[in-house]
Amino acid sequence: MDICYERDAEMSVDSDDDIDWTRNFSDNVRVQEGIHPITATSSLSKCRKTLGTAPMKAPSQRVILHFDLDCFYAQVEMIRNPELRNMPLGIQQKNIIVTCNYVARECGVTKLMFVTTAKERCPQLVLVSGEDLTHYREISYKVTELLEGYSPLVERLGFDENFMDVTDMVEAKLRQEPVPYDFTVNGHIYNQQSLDTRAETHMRLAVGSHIAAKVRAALHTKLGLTGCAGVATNKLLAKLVSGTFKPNQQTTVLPESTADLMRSQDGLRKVPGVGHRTAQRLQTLGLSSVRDLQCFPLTQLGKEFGVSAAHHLHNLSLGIDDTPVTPTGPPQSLSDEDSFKKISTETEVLEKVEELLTSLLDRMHKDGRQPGTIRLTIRRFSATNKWYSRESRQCPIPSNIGKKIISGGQDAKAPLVNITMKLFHKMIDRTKPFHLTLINICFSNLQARGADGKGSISFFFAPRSPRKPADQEKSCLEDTIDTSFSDTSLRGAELVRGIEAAMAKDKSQRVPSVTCTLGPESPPSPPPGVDPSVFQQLPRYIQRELKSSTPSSSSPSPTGKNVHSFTALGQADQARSSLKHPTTEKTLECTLEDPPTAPHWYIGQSGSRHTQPSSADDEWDPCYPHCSFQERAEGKNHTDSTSQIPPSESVFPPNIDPIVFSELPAKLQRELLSEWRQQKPVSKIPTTKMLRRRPAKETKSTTAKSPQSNNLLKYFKPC
DNA sequence: GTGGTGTAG
DNA sequence: GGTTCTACACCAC
Repeated sequence: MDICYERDAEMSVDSDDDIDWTRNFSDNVRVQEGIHPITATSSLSKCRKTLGTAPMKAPSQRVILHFDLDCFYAQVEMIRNPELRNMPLGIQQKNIIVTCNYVARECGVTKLMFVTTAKERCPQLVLVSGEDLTHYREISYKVTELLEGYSPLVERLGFDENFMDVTDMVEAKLRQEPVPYDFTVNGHIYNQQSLDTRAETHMRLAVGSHIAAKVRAALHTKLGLTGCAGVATNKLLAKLVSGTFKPNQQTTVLPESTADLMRSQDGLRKVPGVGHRTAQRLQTLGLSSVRDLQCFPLTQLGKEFGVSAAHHLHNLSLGIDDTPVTPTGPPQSLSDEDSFKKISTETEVLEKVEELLTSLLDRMHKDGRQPGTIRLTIRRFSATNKWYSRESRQCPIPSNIGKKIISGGQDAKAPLVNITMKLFHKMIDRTKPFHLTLINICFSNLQARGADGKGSISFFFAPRSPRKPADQEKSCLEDTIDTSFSDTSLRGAELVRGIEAAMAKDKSQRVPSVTCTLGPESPPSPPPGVDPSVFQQLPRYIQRELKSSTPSSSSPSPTGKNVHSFTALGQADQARSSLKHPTTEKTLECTLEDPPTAPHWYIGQSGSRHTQPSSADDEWDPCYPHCSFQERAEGKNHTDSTSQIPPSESVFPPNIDPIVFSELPAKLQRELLSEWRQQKPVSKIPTTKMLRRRPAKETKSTTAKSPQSNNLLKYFKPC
């Protein structure tokens, strides 16, 4: 048996069924490991002492979790073939072991070890090829989606790590039980530091640790995966602390241990954000440890890196990280690559390009979005200076080819091979010898589109959207340009993104209120006319939304009893709340608990729906500032709202309000559904794609809040 | 938008 | 000499 699972049995992870948030936390702990009772300490004085000369910062009130799956690729392979659990297993890509299970690690195999070395150390090592990432990618997104069932603020970091901001969940819990008479941290506390009852941050982190345990338990029961978690007040600390105890354990770092955690890092390279290059540059300044960097004069650091980067680095060394957890959404690019010893003929390049495009087109078709750009990257080996260099060339994909890509099949392959080879010739002079060691093809600028062109949502808006000159869409291959398609319409996905960006902006200006349900809850039954199998696959809060949106369901809460509402509205929200729609006002509910018998607590945004847009909302979409959605919609077509989409067809992304959706014209509903279906199974929150490109300051303000308000109609308004 | 670079797992 | 296969951010242009 894999050691991951053996350790799992020892851990104090609460199962899905045995956390009762209405009782004190110690009742939920079954194993003593890592459970620290309250002791009275002076947190402030200890903090000052621990941090030494480091400038004191007000401790962040955020609660951030970091999840890191144990030897992810190996776990996936062991799930696919359980016999591998007892064997030393290595995942091989070319001549490298990219990861291995813990049985192999006990034999001395490590990550990124050469296969030859690994075989020497562990002759019985079983190797599985991990060059095809399909399965890992699929499971990876399932993990992220599972996490998104708890909080919308989930940020992916590679295939096997996720950040999660659970601040709102923690606050909901503390509103429910403001002063737990007893509380503990689930799992380890970094440095074995004691909890302080008087320190609010301790209390928040303790609650966060129970959420982390809950999520890890769900990962195990639902996906069969184990992993570590870190609990801290920011992403940097959460990530650094999560690996303190491996595998399959979790650690919480309290603010007073920040300096210790940072200084315990084995070199600056261990600090996230300090890569190989930066570490080299720091080394030239004589800085090799975190402590070196902490003590180095900021002005001198600024001379090497510039003021902004110097501040950033200095903050990192102190464990300060204000970056928000930014929901990742679907990938912004899809790429496929292969490395090799040597490719030096055009025929070989052509074969490799065809091979890469074949798999990439398949992925692109499954993704459903249409790529607007193709990029070819090569790694060239220069014999003269014995150095590898990466180069790339990219160009737009003509619309007719793009449409072929999403329509499936391999029709697009030939013209794309043609384009790719043109890009290749931009970099490589075929009259001279060349030596390539890598080829990468990347589709980017991905645009979701309606199921068909004529019925696309762009139908509503085409006459009013700004026209794009045909020559802006020229490709490097003039003969493949599709001039018959004028790309002037507002694409459906852009509409959705625009709406969601506007939602995010609106939400960022709102103070959430919290509703806590204290009693046990049964899983909602599907509303009349809804396919139970489809209904059961929906996230619980969407199930509730669907239930509550049907006329037969009039209960204000899932249970209809034991509901305690906490209205924490700010003035702006109070003002908005007076504008609420009298009959449809609701609180969007997000639950931590999954089992039917468990108690629930919900995080919602009372007052966020059916309100009149504020003046600030009028600037909602930087991409389409000239015209509102309503103007476009009304100007083109307002189909009757009586023929609605049957509920059984309504599979909404988690950030779409079913009630609002139901109020849209049927045609618009179908368009949106078509868009969302095309984006499955990677159903994330496209909102952030736009936000992430903004300056960090804006990003923080627009993404820090929970994207749970989904009133589409309010964004259909005049300019 | 393009191309190079750096960072991450 | 770096090592694989992605994916993303940032910056100069």
